[in-house]
Amino acid sequence: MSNQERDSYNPSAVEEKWQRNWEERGTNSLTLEQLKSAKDPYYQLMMFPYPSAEGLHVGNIYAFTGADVHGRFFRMQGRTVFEPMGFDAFGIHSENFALKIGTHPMDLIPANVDNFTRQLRRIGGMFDWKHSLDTTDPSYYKWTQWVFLKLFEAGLAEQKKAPVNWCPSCMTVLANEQVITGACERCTTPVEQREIKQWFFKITDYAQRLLDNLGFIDWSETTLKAQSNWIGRSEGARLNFSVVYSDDRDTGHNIEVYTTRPDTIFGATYMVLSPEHPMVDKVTDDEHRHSVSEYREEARKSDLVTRQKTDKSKTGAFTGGFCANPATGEQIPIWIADYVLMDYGTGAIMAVPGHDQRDFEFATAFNLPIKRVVAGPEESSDTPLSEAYIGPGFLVNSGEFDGTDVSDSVGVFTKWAKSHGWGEGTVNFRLHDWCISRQRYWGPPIPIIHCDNCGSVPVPEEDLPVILPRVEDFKPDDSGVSPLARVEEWYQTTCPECGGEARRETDVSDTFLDSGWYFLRYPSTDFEDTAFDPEITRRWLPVDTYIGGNEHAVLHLLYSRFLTMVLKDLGYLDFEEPYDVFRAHGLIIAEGAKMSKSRGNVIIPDPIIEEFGADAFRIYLMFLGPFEEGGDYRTEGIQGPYGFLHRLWDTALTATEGTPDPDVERKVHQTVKQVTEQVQELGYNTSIAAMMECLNAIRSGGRQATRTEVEPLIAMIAPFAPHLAEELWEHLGHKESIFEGSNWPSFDESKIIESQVSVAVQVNGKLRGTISVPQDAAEDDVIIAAREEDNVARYLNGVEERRIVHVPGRLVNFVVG
RNA sequence: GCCGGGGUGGUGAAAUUGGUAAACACAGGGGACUUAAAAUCCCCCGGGCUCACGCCCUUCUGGGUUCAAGUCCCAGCCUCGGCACCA
Repeated sequence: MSNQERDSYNPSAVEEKWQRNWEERGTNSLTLEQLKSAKDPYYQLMMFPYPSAEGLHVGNIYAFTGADVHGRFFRMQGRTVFEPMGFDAFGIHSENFALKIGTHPMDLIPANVDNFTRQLRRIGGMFDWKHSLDTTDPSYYKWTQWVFLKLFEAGLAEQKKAPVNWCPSCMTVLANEQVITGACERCTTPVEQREIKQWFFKITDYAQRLLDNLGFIDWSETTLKAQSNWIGRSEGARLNFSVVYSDDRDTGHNIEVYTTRPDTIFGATYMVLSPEHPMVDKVTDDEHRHSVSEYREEARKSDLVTRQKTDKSKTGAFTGGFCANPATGEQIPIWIADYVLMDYGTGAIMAVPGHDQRDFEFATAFNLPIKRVVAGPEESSDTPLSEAYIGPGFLVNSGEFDGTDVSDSVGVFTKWAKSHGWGEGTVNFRLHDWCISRQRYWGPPIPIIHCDNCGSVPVPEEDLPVILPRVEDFKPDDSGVSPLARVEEWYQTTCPECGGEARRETDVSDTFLDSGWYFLRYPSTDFEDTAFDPEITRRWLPVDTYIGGNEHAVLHLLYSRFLTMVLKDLGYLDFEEPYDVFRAHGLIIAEGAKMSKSRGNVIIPDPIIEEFGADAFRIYLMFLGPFEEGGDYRTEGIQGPYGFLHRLWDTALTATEGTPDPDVERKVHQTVKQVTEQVQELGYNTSIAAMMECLNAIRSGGRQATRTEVEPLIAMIAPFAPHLAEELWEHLGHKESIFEGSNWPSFDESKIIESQVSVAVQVNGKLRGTISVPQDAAEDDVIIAAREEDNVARYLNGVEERRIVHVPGRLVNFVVG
């Protein structure tokens, strides 16, 4: 017999049958009525895919299956589960690919979506295809534009000329989040700086709240940590230094610095401005004007990759200007250097080379004075410094503050600065405003009309969507403006306010805006007149469980939190965190190595599904390792789960109506308990192992199963292997889908208890034997039995027993001496 | 450099949170069935010593706490992620 013929289990036939049944019966779709009235709604969300031309990859299937198992489990527990799926199809990725193969994205994307849909159906996810969405569909991006208008009206969207990250290869602006150590995350080209007018969302207004709420949302620890690092709150002080002439006269100019260590101000021996700092011209004297402008030019040209290299040696230029250290009254020189960044803090620092390593290196390179103001243990005010000292200690060379412990000196200095009017405590964030405009084609046009008389005017809501026109020449160029700016008949329009000639905004918005609110749309896709229906939104949101990759820990997840907060503040939502629970899944590697085309170890799902079926593939993926940690995919490994399904099939088909064996029944109850507890916590690999063990117990010694033994197992495997479970469930005489009604098995605690338990017996902590005793045996009896065990008795013979440790049901340890 | 996750058989991994290390699988070895192969079923499978009952060693390394440590504490090594001249 061949693999397929050894028994009657034929995965592809079973899977096709049930996929058709689900489709015809609408098993996986909620009606509008259900959405409006579901009593116990459960919103199971997974990060929607970008529909690439290559099709679904194993990583997608892994993530979706993990989420699907969770959703199906809750459904079998009686919840009304909504599990939608859609497509994140706008963006530079699609556009670049379309350019590469010479197809228009408006033709490419629908084909990719069709292919993805076919594959997604094939893996047997419980997706509600009646509530699917595609971000490139005007009926969707109409509301993306609406979200933009809401932020615009609230004053949270503004257009400003800003130095932006420009990728010369993709010829577009990148968000800070898309720049990885100075290079474009997509093509790794070094990013340049350009001054372009851009639309920004003021996410920094929400920085504190975005940080605070991390305290109560139930998210993967790693994701929370990544977000809080990204927001990057630091506490410090802004201090004002007055710019002075060399004869100490005040020039009337001030420069504010940001520092987290105001307590080291007595050690500030010079000041550094960022090369882009607006005060550079004012402080530079004639003698240094030439070298300063040369240095600034160099800094401007140098890309962010080289500029942000930490191991680069320090460069800079003296401006010829001075300012007064407000603590000491002494004159200190003002330098410019590219190690000070314009977009953090105030773009200017007081340099304390004695206690900041970067300043130390700079001072060493340019022979600037290094002054110790903190002495560590066993150090004094004049212990020489061979590097910056940042440890604990007390202040020295700091006038009246000498001797202050540095652990509480920051507050002291902040107060002191404030009382003298030259500084105050402040909080600074690393987070920047969200640049949402893209000078590209493949995105929703930003719904703004520029009018010479009225300025930037929002497109009236009734005129939405602003349709992205089909443009054959959509290739970006180096001009820095969108391809739409070449389409005069599109951008020429009239001002909605004055009716005069006006011009449409030709930038499109960032894809992260599309995905920033999509979870709100899914339950309301039946509605054309609103982005999300208030009643349905109240019932279904926030999302109960969201599952996705940690590569979106800061980008998508932070933006969607921000938009949710804004929509709440504007009265459209009554919650401000979109996802109650977020779990990041792990990554799949193949044969011990990261999957890559060059390694040739990329797993192509379709042939595997064809050979073994979606059910076996799903189980194997979930069996590889802990879902939140990922696993190593090995080609032969699928044999285990595949064989398991075959055995389960045979066992179910040959089951009798007899009474269950008590030992087997106990095992079944134990398994139900374990699987019930673990599946909701995403403990899939161990749940599957438990079910395998249970089936082994049922079949041990070649025995035939009874129906009551195998039926719970069929229900428990259903979230993992839904097709096979349906077929066997039907075989057992059930008329309805296993997913209709609450078919998750229950367990009886009293049937779990073993009558006899195995107890380890140790002597001095070493295992010397095991005994079997009644579960509820008295301690004395257990100890007597332990002592009588042959091997144990040998070790106890002739020695003094000092102590006996008894852990009921686990072990007895004789401590002898 | 800073912040997180992790290091357990040939391999993927378990371990009731301090209580019999290696469950469940893959690969490998042996056997049954078969003319034969495949499939299926049964047995073995961390290392060493022993005819055997058993004994010793073993969870990255080294210390410590404890009757008892893969699990807790200290020091170090390796690895994978994130952030990074962020003042």
